[in-house]
Amino acid sequence: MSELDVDALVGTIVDFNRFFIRLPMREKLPFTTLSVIDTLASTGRPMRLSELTKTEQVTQPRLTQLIAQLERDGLVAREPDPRDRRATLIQLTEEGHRITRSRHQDRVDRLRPLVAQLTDEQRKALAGVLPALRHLTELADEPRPGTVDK
Amino acid sequence: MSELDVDALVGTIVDFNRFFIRLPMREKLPFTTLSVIDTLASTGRPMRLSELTKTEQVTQPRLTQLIAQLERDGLVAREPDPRDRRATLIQLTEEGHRITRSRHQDRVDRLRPLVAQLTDEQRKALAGVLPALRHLTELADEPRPGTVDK
DNA sequence: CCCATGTCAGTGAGACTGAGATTT
DNA sequence: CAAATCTCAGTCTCACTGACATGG
Repeated sequence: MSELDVDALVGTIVDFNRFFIRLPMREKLPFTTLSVIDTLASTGRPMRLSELTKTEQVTQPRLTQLIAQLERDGLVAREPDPRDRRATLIQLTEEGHRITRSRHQDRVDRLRPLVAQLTDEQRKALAGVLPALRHLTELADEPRPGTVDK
Repeated sequence: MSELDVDALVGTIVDFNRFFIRLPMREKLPFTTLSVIDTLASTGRPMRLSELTKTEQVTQPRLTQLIAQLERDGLVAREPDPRDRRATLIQLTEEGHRITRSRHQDRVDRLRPLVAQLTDEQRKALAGVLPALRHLTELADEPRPGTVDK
């Protein structure tokens, strides 16, 4: 794997993200809030509070009040888990989904004119890298075998 | 530019970033603090507080106390601007640079084993996309002509 | 005198730790 | 009874708005 300089890759991605992260200007919400919404949107299914605790880098009590807030604002809905009455299941409402879509669209709208200024070759390179990025994301999500955590 | 689906590009990058952003576990500091350090590191020159206000998405008073804190912790140094005695110039100390390097290295160390599991073709695609990403970053940094802000 | 640069004071929102309630 | 799931109370830090000092 001598053909890829991971060091340069990380540097380039970090620089790129400095602006990419700040792209969406609509639907401005605190970082953690957005992260929770994003997680719920990306799994696409109802999740327990405790499950969210693993991905969101926040304590359980904080998540409790965060979710309470989101519920008050109508972005998520909660219902007791029928299988385990200790737990509650949390899922995005239509309004929650709308925010996700709106932010996505905002990114697309702002990125498109920049992409238009690239060379054909560079656009082709971007199109060609998507499978690699998806694969990396998969690899990161499933903890690699041989690592028993906890 | 029919060969690139910007919609898919954004979606893939967002998913990828969900894990990439959380990669570094060492040197855990609040988001804004890291952003300031990152900005100082990436420009590489002393900057005014007011200059930082433009990139960091935080108010001026907040930056004042943030910088005061960073100075107290020895991550940045401040000296009066000789050309304008209202302003102070802020730059990273050696310790500040060390944190930047440490976080970078942490990302590299965690990404490398994942990259090793990709196919040769995918690694080649990653290597080949770097120029495009750098170009995009440049385009975003220099506000496009025709846009007069303020 | 006006504008730019930065700080101070007071308040509200974000996040944590430690303890408690309830169900498994 | 022990462990898991969630909530409550108190505290600390993060961040904002509005007013202020000072130099260009």
